[in-house]
Amino acid sequence: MAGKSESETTRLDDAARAGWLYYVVGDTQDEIARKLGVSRQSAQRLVSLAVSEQLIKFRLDHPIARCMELAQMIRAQFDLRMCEIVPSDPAAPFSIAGIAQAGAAEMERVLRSDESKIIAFGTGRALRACVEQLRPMECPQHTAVSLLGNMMLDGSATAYNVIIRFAERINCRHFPMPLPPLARTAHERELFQQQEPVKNILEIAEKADVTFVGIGEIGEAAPMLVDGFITHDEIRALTAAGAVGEITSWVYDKNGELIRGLTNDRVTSAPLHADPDHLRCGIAAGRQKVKAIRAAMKGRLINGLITNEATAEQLLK
Amino acid sequence: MAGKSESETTRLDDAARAGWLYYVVGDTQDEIARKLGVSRQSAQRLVSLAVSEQLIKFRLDHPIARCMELAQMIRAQFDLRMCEIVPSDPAAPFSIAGIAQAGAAEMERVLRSDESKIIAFGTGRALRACVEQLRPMECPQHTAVSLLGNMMLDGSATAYNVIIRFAERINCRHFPMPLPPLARTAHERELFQQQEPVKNILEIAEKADVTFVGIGEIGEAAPMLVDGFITHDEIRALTAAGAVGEITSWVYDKNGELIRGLTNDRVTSAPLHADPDHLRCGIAAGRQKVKAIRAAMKGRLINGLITNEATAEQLLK
DNA sequence: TTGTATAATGAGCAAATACTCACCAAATGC
DNA sequence: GCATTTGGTGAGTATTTGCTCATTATACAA
Repeated sequence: MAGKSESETTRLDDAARAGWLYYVVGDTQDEIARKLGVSRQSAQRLVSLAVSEQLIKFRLDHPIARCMELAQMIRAQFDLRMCEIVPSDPAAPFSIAGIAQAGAAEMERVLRSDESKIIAFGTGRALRACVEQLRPMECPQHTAVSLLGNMMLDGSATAYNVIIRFAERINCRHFPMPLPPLARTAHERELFQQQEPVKNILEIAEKADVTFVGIGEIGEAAPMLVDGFITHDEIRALTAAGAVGEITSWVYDKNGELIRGLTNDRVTSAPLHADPDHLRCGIAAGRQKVKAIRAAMKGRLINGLITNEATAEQLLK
Repeated sequence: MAGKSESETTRLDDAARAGWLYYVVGDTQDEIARKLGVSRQSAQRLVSLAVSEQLIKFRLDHPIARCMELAQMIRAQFDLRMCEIVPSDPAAPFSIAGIAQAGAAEMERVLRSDESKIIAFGTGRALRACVEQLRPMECPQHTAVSLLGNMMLDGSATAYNVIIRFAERINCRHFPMPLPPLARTAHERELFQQQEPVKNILEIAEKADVTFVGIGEIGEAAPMLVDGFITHDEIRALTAAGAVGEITSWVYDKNGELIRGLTNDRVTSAPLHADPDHLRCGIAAGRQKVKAIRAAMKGRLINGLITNEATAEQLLK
């Protein structure tokens, strides 16, 4: 096992080297092969490994006119603090490709501050992808806190572990929340929230300087349903009550107002604010999320947005 | 003017889009051409424009990133054929840990050649550690030759027997030098060097395709002193004469020029060259060796270097 | 308008890259 | 200890990319 991990790391080292030579230096794979003393095919494999293992990251650093324009319009219409639009792939206009790089760039902007910041996180696929794109940096001055529990009801950890990965990357103090996002009953929620550590975490979350959240739609493909936190029946009840979206498990209607009762009675996540002084950045894209995103902006549940071109076009309709 | 800048920006926009599709999405240039409605050649031009205009940034996200950067800088500054930097252990930044693996990898790169090569060796702790890391391989096509004697003055063998161990590992013809590295007098050196076998070995060393040497500092902890080849008085005389380092017992000053007289009059080792066509790779690390390494590069006594991150940082200061 | 300079284009080809397959070696499991 | 799986390798080949060159479009001055 030591041997395996040893050979594994040197292989990744070589891949990193190859990736560096290929993309940064601009060598051909033949040259890389010679420099590394391997066959050309192996050099090719190393380069492609560097890409597939994300040892090499690509980032677009150019304001594309159409995207800027859309961002400007959305920022004005929904009175946002920030709005970032990434180009869409014409073949798959609603895919979340590219969002991750933009999200990471925004996070790095915050992290670069020397002042100590409290950064709060929701969860979800998009957010996780952003964190994967972060460049490792030493930021012990900051604190990361989770807005919602990362446990399944059986105590196992959830799939999209955003906060721990984030803290690992930047090496900061972090507070994951050791709860399921939904309690079984309103009463159980009270019990959870009376635990000292949980109270402490919620207090920290309250003071967050910046918040990054994913946005979930409500429907047959809702993340909450897919991840097994709620049932089909509950989705139907929520839909009937006018629910269109969800942020950190708090379900809201088309005006961004929280649904009263139903699953919201059991949500253990930190409360949502509409505090205009701090950035609450939603990160989401997709045709089926348009309503949820628009509602979140209307209700000022978020005051910042990172999405893509195609989603942005829909939001303005 | 406005028109020009207008068309210019849309061209760069397209380039950004193309670069994004190519690197982030992973499309082929044919697909990009279709999506953007241009010819394949134009798509290619847009992608290459995105790279040359730095619209797309590449970043290596791996612990060795810093090492590659340092290697690049050292290679440029000292005009080296190769430079390999291994990560430092933050707990012991100047330890030679890791150097051995890198050195072995470099040696294996040479050994993998099918052509018959003559490989020359100095001696020392770092070099010995490298050889220990070599994986056994059958390389009867190569020849190993020692650049300096491996005898104590009393005829016993020295501690760091690099060449025999090397030859054992790869099973090749080898020529250790049955002499002490320093004769007692200049006259004795002449006598040694007139011996037929010694002459032969020196001739082979002269033709070496690749050379690996350790680098010794001059001072109270100098390897030559510790190993008992020279005295404290001689070290003091050398230091007074400006000596900062030593390669295969040849002592040189801060510009990498050999010290005239003193111990150099009695050195039996093969002469040092500054031949740019063959790799002469120095393998060394440590705070106390920084001056010696830098001088060796300045004087082109070596044109390749394997060291570690912390030492590399110092070399650039 | 016309000539001229500049830049963009597409075709064709050479080079570089990616993929598949058959094979081998080390690790894993029975 | 032996079969099996896994992961890596080189050869061969298909695909993709980059380059050159002749041609065409565009801008601008006379």
